[in-house]
Amino acid sequence: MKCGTEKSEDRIREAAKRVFLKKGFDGTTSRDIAKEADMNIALTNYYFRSKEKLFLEIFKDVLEEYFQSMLTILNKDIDIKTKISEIVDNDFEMMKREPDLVIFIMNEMHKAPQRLFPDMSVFRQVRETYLKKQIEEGVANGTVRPMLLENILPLIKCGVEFIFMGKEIHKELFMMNEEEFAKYAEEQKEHIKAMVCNYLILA
Amino acid sequence: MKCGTEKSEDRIREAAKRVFLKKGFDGTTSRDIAKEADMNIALTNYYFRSKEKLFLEIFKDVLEEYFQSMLTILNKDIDIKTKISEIVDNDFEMMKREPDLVIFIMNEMHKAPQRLFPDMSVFRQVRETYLKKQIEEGVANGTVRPMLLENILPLIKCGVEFIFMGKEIHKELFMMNEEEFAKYAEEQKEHIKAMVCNYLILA
DNA sequence: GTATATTTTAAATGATTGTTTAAATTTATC
DNA sequence: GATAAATTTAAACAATCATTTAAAATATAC
Repeated sequence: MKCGTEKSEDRIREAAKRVFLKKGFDGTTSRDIAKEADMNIALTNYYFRSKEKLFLEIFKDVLEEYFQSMLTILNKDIDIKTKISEIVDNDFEMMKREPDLVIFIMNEMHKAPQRLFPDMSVFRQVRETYLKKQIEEGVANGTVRPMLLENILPLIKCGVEFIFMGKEIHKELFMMNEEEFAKYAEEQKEHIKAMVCNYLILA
Repeated sequence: MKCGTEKSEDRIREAAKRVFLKKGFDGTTSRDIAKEADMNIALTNYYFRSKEKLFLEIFKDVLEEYFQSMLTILNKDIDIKTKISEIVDNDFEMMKREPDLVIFIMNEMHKAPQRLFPDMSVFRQVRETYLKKQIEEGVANGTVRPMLLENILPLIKCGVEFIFMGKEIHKELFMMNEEEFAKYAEEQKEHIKAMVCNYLILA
């Protein structure tokens, strides 16, 4: 009844995630997924009804993965400066671990935002984070520049994510090989921390 | 011999650019392009030999378009602070005028960097810009934080390009409609100018 | 104005797409 | 261990893909 079932379903899901992340929805064929999972082509539709349905499931997971670890940090009871540093570090590690994730999310949402459902509770969680309260208190007592969470968060995240999303361009543009880029990215990470803190914290 | 020729070829090129920018290489079919240009499907291959060749031509143009207006500013004889402001403004206008351009470039280079030729003279032009000299002089006399062009340029560009590339995510995440996002982006633009100048210029 | 070269067309090419079918196999239930 | 349910398989489906063909239409050359 359900012995190897979850295994097969999960194998397809994991294979599909790998392929979708690398090639995008349009660049991925059902046969690519079946081959990556080393399973029969018909099983994709047996378990997930269609390529589109499978993609939507995976996209939801990927979007949660993108926000989840950041959320934990945003809610930690540490000072803002440390928090910014941890967010940047976390972003950095994520981009190294999953280099396709952010460009994948942005590209798919850019091409077809309407199909990727708005019932994401993660979005609400990000809006109602403890960092928001910290910022509001900081602004009130004059230690933080008067800004909203939605202005601050992208400033923290854009630096690291931008250079990794555009990794190939930056490598080409500034004539770096793989290890030179790695060193460069580390430098850039520290600049971002310092720059954002400089701007945000009115000490 | 060559009456309506250039017209047809250019019509296809322009149509292809629109479709490729919107749907990406994988998401675009030869029929999409023919339909957009309102021409027979066979003409794409008659003028450009293949979808791939047509794409490569257009990608080269798009990459130049991305760097060209910035290059002009980088070489202007104005002080660094003004220059940063103009780069950010220029980026901002580009993202409004061509919202698909940057995410298109990054996504295509991310998926298949090797096929997109390294003979881009624009890259060299960016590396050898007048701003580089300005920075070196500023660093030497202590008015500019000790950094290289390759560290500074992404800091200037990431802010605006990031929020526009992730426009749909930001709209969803912070519950903004189109006009709220426009206002938000303007705010963000000014924050970026101030933040980068604050960090870079050691007055 | 005829001959030649170029451009455009409709139709077809074979390969690949997502998806379905129905039979074969494995697993669970009694 | 027989029966039923769930899973896996090979094969096929129609649709669409990029590309090619060869004829028709148009422009150019003399």
